[in-house]
Order: sequence, then C-alpha cells, then structure tokens
Amino acid sequence: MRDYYSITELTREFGISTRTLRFYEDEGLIHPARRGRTRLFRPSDRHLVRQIIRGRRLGFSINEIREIIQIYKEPPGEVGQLKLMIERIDEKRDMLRQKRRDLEETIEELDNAEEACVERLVELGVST
Amino acid sequence: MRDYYSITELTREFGISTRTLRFYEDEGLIHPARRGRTRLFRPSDRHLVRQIIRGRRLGFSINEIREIIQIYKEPPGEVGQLKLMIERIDEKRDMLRQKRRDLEETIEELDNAEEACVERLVELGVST
DNA sequence: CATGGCGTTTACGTAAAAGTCAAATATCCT
DNA sequence: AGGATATTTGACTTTTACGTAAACGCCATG
Repeated sequence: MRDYYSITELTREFGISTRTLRFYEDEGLIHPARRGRTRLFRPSDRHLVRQIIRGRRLGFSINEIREIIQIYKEPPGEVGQLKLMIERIDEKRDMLRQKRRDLEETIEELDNAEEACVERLVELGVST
Repeated sequence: MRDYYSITELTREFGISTRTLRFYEDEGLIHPARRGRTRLFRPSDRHLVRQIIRGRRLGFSINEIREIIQIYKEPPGEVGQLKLMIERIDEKRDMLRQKRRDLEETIEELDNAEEACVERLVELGVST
C-alpha cells in the first residue's frame, strides 16, 4: 500500500480531471495532505474518491454525497447523536432501495425489449 | 383505465412541475395529444413519464433517457437494425449493472456504518 | 539555462435541467 | 355570456458540476 498518490495519478486511475478533484476539495469532500502547496493523497483519500465517484454514478448530488460521506466517519460518542445517525442512515438506505427498484424495473424492460428483438430475428429466419 | 390525464394531474402524481413536462415534450421524450392547444396525456404518455422519472432518479441524463426510450418502441423490421438495437440494449444493460454494483457496495458500507453505531450504543448500555 | 512537465491559484465560462414570471388564451361552470 | 380557473407560450434566471484559460512555482534533464 503506497503512502501517497499524486493528483494526476488519481485522475488517471478514476478518469476524472484535476479540476474535479480540486472541486471536491473545495466542497469539503476530501482533505488531502500537503507538502508545501502540493496535494498528497493518502490511501484513505483515494478510497473517499472512489466512494464519491460511485455516488456520482448513482445520480447523487454533491450535497447528497457529502451527507453519505459524513456517515462513513467514526460513529459519534453521544447517545442522541448515535440515534440520529442511525435515522439518517436508514433514510439514505431507503433512497438506495428506491434506486434498486428503479434499476430492476428498467433492466426488466430492457430484457423484454431485447427478447422482442430476438423473436423478430427468429421470425425473419436469422440464426442467433 | 382513464382515457386522458391533464397536465396538472400528472404533476401532482409524479411530484414534478408543468414546466418539467413541457420541457420533456420539447426534448421529444413525450408527445401528448392535443385538444386545441391543451395537452391531453394518454395512459401511454403517463407510462413514459414514469420511465423518465425512473431514469432521472438513476442519474441518467435526458439524452441517455431518450436513448433508453427509443429502445422501448416497436422493434425495427430490418435485420441490421435489429442487431444494432440488441447491441445498444446490451450497452445500456451494462451501465445498469455497473450502477447495481455501485448500489450494492454503497448499501453494504451503510450497513457497516449502522452496525458500528448499534455496537457503540450497546457499549453505552442503551437498549436497542 | 531554458524547456518541459507537473503542480498551484484565481477567475470567468458553460451545458444541462429545470425554476420563475408574465401575458395571452382556453376551458369550465353557472 | 361572463367570471373563475387552468393552460400555453416565451423569455429570463438559477443551480450544479465542472471546463478552460491565465499566470505563476518547482525541479529535473539535455
């Protein structure tokens, strides 16, 4: 496990621009270390970036991603905070479950469409 | 099954604005009928809207949604077109599968976070 | 030593997806 | 018919998530 990654290494790995990574830092999603002015990304930063990218692919906004990232941090020490945190987690999970339903339905409709295409090909006597 | 829905009925049902529905029409995603200038949404339009909303929740852009909607239409009659269509369907399905992986991973991380919270509560002697 | 490559900040630009507002019609109800 | 209510079109604005350009620092290599 490497100690540090440079900004361009991460851009290459994740297929995003340096602008994007700096933007995520401005937005408080990541806090890479510094040597002088130069950013040094630790493995934990890299993992965070991976989580951000995942959230983005799932259609979450930066603010929603920020909320999700908060959750991954150390659990709070106080009982009230802990209960609140659990509530927030449940909320997010509900959103994810909704997305999963959307996903399954969409996949199913695509399956149907493909089957219709294949049937049509068979009708036309094309070997599949 | 109703014959027609008014624009405001659909906005209420789906929690979107009239502007949004007109925008989708401008973008060629839906083609509601008209009586005079007034839009009349048929059940098929309503179903399309449902599919659009689903796509939006999954983080697809309007253009991607447009492509997906094309797929739901009648399969083409010509062999080349059919094979092309099947390729496009497979592409979309790959994107959806990627999203599903992202989804499972994110849900799992949330599960872990929740478990950590619960454990912490147990440590503190709180009855869950 | 200057050239290239990678890094930085600051500032302005932009595309997508609507939101908002106004003014003009349409439709519905009595 | 007439007033209330609903719709339409069009123009302008906003938000999000970056893109892009300018201007400069650091350092290794020919």
